Amino acid sequence: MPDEPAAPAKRKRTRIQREKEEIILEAALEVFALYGFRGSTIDQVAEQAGMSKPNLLYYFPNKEAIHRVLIDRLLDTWLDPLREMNPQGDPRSEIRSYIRRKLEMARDYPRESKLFANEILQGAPRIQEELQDLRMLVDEKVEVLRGWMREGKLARVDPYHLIFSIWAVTQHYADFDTQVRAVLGPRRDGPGRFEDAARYLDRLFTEGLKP
Amino acid sequence: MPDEPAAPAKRKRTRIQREKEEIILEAALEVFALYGFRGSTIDQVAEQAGMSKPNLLYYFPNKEAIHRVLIDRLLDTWLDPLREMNPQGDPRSEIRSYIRRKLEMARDYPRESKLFANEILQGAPRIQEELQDLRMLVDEKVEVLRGWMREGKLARVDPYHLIFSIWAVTQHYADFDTQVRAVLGPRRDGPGRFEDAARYLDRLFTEGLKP
DNA sequence: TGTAGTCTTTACCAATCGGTCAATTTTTTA
DNA sequence: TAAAAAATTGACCGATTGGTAAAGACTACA
Repeated sequence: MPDEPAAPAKRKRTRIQREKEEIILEAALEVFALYGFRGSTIDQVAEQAGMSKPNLLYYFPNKEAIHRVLIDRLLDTWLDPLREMNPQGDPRSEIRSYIRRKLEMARDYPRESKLFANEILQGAPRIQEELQDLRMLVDEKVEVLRGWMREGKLARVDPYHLIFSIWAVTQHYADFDTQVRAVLGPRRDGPGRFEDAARYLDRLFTEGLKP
Repeated sequence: MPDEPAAPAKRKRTRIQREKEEIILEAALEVFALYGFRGSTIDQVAEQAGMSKPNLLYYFPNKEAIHRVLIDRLLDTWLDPLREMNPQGDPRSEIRSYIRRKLEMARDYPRESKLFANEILQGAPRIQEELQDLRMLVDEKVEVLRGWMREGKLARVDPYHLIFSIWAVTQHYADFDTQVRAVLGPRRDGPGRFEDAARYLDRLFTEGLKP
């Protein structure tokens, strides 16, 4: 009796529902990435999605539910590059691949990166739980890094801060994109900046982490 | 005749004006850093400042004026560490000092860092002009770095991305503070994380930038 | 101490916010 | 094709937004 009329979440979804939900999520990603949760309005998302506000609220019960789905999807794929780091591989080559993958994500999914950045900047009020999963994954990979260091295959550095630095330098190109492009200027700016970044970071981490 | 009653900006400021303006700016920094410009409300700032909204608006004409002053002050001091990089000094030691100073700013002025991050994330709509100043300063320092590379005192890497990486790894500890602390966990977290970071980054950049 | 100028507050405004409702239109299905 | 279900809309709600008007309270100084 209670959950029949308003939100078509439990019932089997129709074609239109699937399509419109994707359109809404796509629009919401655009808006939330730019203004954060509090700074964004349902009206903005609705206009971006090309539909009326009540129509949008026919598919999602409220603003937070949209944000929730975006965050969940994001975290699902966001951590894949780290999960893929292979304990059996060559340490510095694994780290190099990790950096490359993270850089590709910054290039291909900048809005997802900004969405995450906005959430963390605001104290991560809606993803406390997910941060615990993240912590467990990092702890696991920190042990891998420590193993490599013990085997003498990697410089003995703080593994946590090693991971932080990789996150920082890669996500920077998505989150601070505006600044990067302003500094590079119209002459130097262009798609090639990601390749330049990859080349530089390769060198920095390969040389910087030699045992 | 026109600017007498509302905003006491042009006249010589009284003691109370100076004091209250500082209280307001301090409160606004707290709020804006957390929610960004659009996500923050005058009421929030007023409550944080311990005064009524109309009282706050007696000192500043509107929300944007407060933000403007904060941004101007911030940028003034934010770039000092880069300005201090001395062309006559030893390259890798100068870079090391630059990283240390930036890390100290992330530790001591995290709200300023977040305020800036919020502004850039949202496409820097209110600081286009200042980004041009930043660009000039970076261009100048890029020439210094290139000189060092030509002298064989520094690895030949892309100087722009070198600077980006330093910004990224240092500001990360202010902007993504929530994530850093969540990952480190209550056991490892503490004031010492900045020293650990400094040690790690020292090593990474010193070794990574050897000619 | 009086008063001019400064400061603060209450009450209020129009616009926008997140969200609901009822009625209508479109699509699916029997 | 007709009825049932799903989708869409305009009108609307109370709360909150940025900001104002005007009157009262406080301060500095003659």
